Amino acid sequence: MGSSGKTGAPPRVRLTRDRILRSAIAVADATGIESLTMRRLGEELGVEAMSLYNHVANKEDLLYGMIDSVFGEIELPSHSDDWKTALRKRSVSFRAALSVHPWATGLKDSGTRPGPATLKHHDRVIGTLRNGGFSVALAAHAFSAVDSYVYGFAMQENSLPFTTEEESAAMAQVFLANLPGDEYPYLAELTVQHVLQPGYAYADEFEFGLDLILDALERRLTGA
Amino acid sequence: MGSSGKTGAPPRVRLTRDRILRSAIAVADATGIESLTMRRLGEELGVEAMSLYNHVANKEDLLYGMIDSVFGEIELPSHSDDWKTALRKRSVSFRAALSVHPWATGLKDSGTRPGPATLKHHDRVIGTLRNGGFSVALAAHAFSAVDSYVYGFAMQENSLPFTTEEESAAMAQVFLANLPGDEYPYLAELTVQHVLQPGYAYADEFEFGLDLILDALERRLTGA
DNA sequence: ACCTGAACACCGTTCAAGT
DNA sequence: ACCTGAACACCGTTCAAGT
Repeated sequence: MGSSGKTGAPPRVRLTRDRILRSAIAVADATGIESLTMRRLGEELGVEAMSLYNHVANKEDLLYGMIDSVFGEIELPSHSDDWKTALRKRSVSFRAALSVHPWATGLKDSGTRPGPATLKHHDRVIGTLRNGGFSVALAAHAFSAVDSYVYGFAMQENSLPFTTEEESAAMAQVFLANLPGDEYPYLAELTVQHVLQPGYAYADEFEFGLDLILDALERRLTGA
Repeated sequence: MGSSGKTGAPPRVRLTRDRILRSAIAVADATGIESLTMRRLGEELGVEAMSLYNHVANKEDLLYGMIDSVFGEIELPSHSDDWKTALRKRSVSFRAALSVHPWATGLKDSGTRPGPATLKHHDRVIGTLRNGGFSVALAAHAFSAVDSYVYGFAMQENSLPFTTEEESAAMAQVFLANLPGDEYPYLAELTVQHVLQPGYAYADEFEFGLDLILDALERRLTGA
């Protein structure tokens, strides 16, 4: 339904802001945000770079749109779960989104110009806390604490130069070999006894910290 | 002591990696990382951009050096404090450093090629935990949790488009005025009842989350 | 050994011109 | 209304040439 038109014409698809955003995200995911240039994006869409400016104010605007789109992918806290379960699920989903779109972590623009998906996301998170019995102030504290953690974890995870367990082990071996062990004894110990253990993956550290914070928030809430 | 030399010669100071790093940090602090170009940095040092390459492999290498320099500014955990006090102090200092050098937060290179100051910092943090009674695994969990939080908080803080309380209030007013309040009721509530209250500063949220995490770690440690 | 000038292959963006 | 070609003012970096 509803595509192309006149016979014989090349199957030129109409350029839209949405198509541009989708394409930009695909490029950034696949080859990194630093390789996302207006010329490259135009190429990807079969169009000159300058045409993009008919749908996007400038590159900054493009990046804002991409970030808001990532927020749209995050699972909203469910109304049927209690606050802790709901917040846990959306935090896991949040981190997963930042893991698929690593470039979204470093872009500091998130706060300055939140898009509709970002606003909806934030509203739902705060609402979940308020309905869970959090005061306005405690909800603000909790929101800040949890999201700082998720953001920071994703950033640290994305800054690691490996993804698979094998790569991780290989890198840790190299790291250890180049490390003056007598100068950094605790770092060496942790690398050998923790990082180099079979089955280690930095990603697994995520849930420890998340549950640490959620449990602590519950204690603050119930005033134990 | 020890400067210039031959009379009549212009007071050309010798270019060194250290002088380059210091100058680069000053530029990035003052006008943002995006305005730090090799040409601009050369200008700052009274030298052509190409001369920099005699002391720095490339721009990436420059950024690595800058980040390691920031780590060097962070107060190391003190040996005479208990683990909690020591870690608290260095975390406050860590955040302060990231606040003075906002560009250091977004640079994902920190993990990939840690410099000597970064390694020393990490070693001392892990050592503090180990000597405080943390197992290797728990030390790793704690390290990840605390630093993710500090990083993420700094990132959120840096992404805010204001710094002073007045600016903050003004921005919040504008934000609120443009916000469809019936669509985002909880966000509106939090803005009015929390953010717009006199004396509010986002930076004050830092210690709530930090103490939340430190307290929770203590509970995990003593097995309560 | 260190610094420079010119050049290369890129950027984001503007603007007049096309359809 | 949308797309384009040429141009502008930038980038990081290489390389041969200077001292």
